[in-house]
Amino acid sequence: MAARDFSGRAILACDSEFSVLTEKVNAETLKLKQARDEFVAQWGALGSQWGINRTMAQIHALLMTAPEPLTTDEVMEELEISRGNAHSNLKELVAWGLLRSVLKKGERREFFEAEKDVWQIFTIVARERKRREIEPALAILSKCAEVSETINTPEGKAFHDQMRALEDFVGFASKMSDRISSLKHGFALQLATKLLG
Amino acid sequence: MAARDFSGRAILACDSEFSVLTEKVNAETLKLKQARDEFVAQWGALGSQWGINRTMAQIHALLMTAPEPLTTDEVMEELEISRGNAHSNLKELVAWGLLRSVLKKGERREFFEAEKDVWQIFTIVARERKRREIEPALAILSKCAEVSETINTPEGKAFHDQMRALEDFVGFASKMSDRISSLKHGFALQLATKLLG
DNA sequence: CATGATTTTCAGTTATTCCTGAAAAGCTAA
DNA sequence: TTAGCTTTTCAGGAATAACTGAAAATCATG
Repeated sequence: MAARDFSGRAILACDSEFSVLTEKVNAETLKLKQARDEFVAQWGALGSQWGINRTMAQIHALLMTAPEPLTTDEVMEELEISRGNAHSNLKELVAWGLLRSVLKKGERREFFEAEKDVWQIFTIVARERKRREIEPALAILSKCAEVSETINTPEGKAFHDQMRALEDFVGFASKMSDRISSLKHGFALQLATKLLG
Repeated sequence: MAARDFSGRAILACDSEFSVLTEKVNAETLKLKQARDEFVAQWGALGSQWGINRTMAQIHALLMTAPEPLTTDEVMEELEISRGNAHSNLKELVAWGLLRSVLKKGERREFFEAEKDVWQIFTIVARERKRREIEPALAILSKCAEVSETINTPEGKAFHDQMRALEDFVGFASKMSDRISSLKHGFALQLATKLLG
């Protein structure tokens, strides 16, 4: 009886302490889960403004804040999306360079992990935007500037000048983008701070 | 007779020269029209990539290369779009600050003219993108960083650190955007060239 | 005020983009 | 080779964004 009492009390005490700890950890885990879900949802909504689709932004947010690489099925479950959707957006993110595919030994499934370094993320997004926004614009402007080179009416000259001005500016922006991206994070920050601080 | 012959020949010669000139001017005018149409069409297609709609980009392109301000009806006719479409996109462009509405005396209709200075266009677009892309992101990141401040699990700390890192970077980008936009064109270019040339 | 010119609104349609779910293809290990 | 697991594809459906056309509102002028 005494033993049982002792044992019982000891166990109870232990349970109790354990329980307090567990509750605390659970409360924090819950809080984290909520914060993370909020981040994923909001980041997804933002994606629309950025011209990338909601799911892609959500997956990126999810993996950027995941302690471990995730499988396609885990992403599907977490975001409640279809396999096809998860698959195509994961591949797209890998194509951008924002995710890497990871293979674990003894595992047949593919895992995905996100690039988490902000400067890396920035340079990747800058590169992609340059490719999709700046370069096509430059091509159009160059062509229009060229074909209007020889037009001698005042309107023609004005048009040509406008095209050249835009071409020069966009070309300049393109070069700047490259140069900045090629810097190391620390150096870029230092440079910018010195310049504009 | 001689007089008539002379007169006739003179007139003919004059007609002929005039005709040659006219043809040349017409040919150039046509070439310009084609170049401009190409620009408008291509710029519109690019608009999609930029997250602004096709029509808005086309109207902007049209007015950026227009020698004179245009009315809503002229825009409708040139782009073959409906009144409602022309109207809402013109207003949107005015709201951005990329177009100004102009009133001509003796005219009841509203005319629109585009901002043509490339540096002005850049700062306007930068300001708008900051408002629509950077500021909402910053709000989300700040909130997520704050609510995760007190979570003591390793995962919680990692999440918090990631949020802070993103917040710092985006906040920094926001400041940079402001500073650069506030520079005069010439100075910005000079600065950039010195830095990275 | 009445008239005609112009701008604004918006319900309904069309176009575009995104997502689902299931089937097909690809892989690996027995 | 086959059985079972995983990835990939894609036709069709759902959601969103953009556009039209016409009616309503606004405004200047006689």
